[in-house]
Amino acid sequence: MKPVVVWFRQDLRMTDQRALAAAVETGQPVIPLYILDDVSPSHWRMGGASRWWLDKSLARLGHNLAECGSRLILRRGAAADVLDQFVTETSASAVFTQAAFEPWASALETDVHTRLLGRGVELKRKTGALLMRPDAMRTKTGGPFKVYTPFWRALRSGAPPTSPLPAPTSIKAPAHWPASENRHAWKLHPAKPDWSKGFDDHWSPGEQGARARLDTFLESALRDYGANRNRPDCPGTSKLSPHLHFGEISPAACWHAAEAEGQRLAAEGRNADNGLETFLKELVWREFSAHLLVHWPTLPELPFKPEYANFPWADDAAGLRAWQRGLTGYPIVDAGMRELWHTGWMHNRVRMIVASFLVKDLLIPWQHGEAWFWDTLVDADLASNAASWQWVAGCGADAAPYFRIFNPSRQGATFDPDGAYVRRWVPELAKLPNQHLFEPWNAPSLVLSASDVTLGVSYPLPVVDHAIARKRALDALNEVTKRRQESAS
DNA sequence: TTTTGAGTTGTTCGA
DNA sequence: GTCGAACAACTCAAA
Repeated sequence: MKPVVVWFRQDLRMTDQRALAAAVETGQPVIPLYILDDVSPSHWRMGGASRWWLDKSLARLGHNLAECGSRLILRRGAAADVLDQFVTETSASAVFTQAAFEPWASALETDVHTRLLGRGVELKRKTGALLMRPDAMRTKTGGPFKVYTPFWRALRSGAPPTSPLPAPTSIKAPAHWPASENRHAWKLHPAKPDWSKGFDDHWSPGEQGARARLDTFLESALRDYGANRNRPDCPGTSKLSPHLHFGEISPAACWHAAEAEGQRLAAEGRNADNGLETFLKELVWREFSAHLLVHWPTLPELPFKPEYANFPWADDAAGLRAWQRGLTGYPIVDAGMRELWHTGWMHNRVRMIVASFLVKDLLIPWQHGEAWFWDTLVDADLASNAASWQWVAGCGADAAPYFRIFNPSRQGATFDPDGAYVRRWVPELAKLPNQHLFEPWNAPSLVLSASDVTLGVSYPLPVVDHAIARKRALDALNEVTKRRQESAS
């Protein structure tokens, strides 16, 4: 009997995996395949932190498949070529995959579909990476959404996401297993320097780790999610983003589990509606970003609002470097950038603060921040990353108003009130009292010396004066407004 | 077709 | 110290 291939991509799970389920359902032998594609043109090559995650996640998936009597075959190369050759090699009669929605991924699917069809083999695309097909969401006039809230309302008032499928209990093996490459030979870990050393302490990539994370979050943090998710000093967020990005858990599974926990809490008389709705909204932000990227494929490269095309950005290599290394002299910014470097992740509130600082205080193009996040985040996601950077920069869909410029000192004091977050990631300031922790340059010299801080030596002086930088940014943004008005009239 | 209400995440200033 | 208003106008989505 001819086998079928399951082409795994950003769906590295067994539960609620519709491509795998459909393949098992054929009754034919199933060959699971993952292709590392670093050669196909015009797609964003996976970043360093993501590759670290991928390595662990593939190991876990291979292990889970083995428990069902199956294997994960690894190949490398241009995905369309590899698949073409693989189908011939295995005499497969069909290829199943879960649809992806990045522009390059959709184009690749079309290419693969055409080429396989030439051999009489069908590519069967299943859904499941998102709650809804991003191209299926339409306003009542038939267009794509450009504002989040109507998108959320439309999704929330529609049918709930389909219930998750169980994992298959056994998977029919082929008579002969095709050869697999060795994962270790792919060298997915960063080298020179290996900055992934600390990642192991923070993450458990793979399906089991994802489910454990979800359960822990629902149990301990769902109820107060609305307020606590803004506190980088508390474990108030779900930290599911990398698991979701790699498809180790489906958004539908998260949605249904959260609703079930909400009902359970309500039955105990502990209302969790606020936390639940906020969490579901965050899942839907992920959908909204995918929706934008499907309809505006240049979102990762070009401003959504065209009048920003000639924004007077600064060419500031030294500023960019200080930002990347967490040496800007603004403690909350530096704490965030160092958390990112050490753990491959940054708290969402702090992402906004550091992004606002790069774009508005330093006037550095948002694409530089986007590129750095792409390389260093374990949850790097093309749609979310692009949409979020554009939102902060003011040039995105439903963008932040131009006058919304984060004050890093104020944000630090508000959302890290005890300074625990800053002290953890910027230990050279640990002895500073709270009142000076977010503005060390304003601390009296006696306080500084008593705290073993020498500004410009043990910790940098601020790279810019926020008050001046703020005025500069407002002026530049006013220019954009003026230009738009001129072109409109 | 026109109208209406509304829009994730903030800061500063002055009373 | 606290609080409300101002910071612009624009465009989207739906009635």
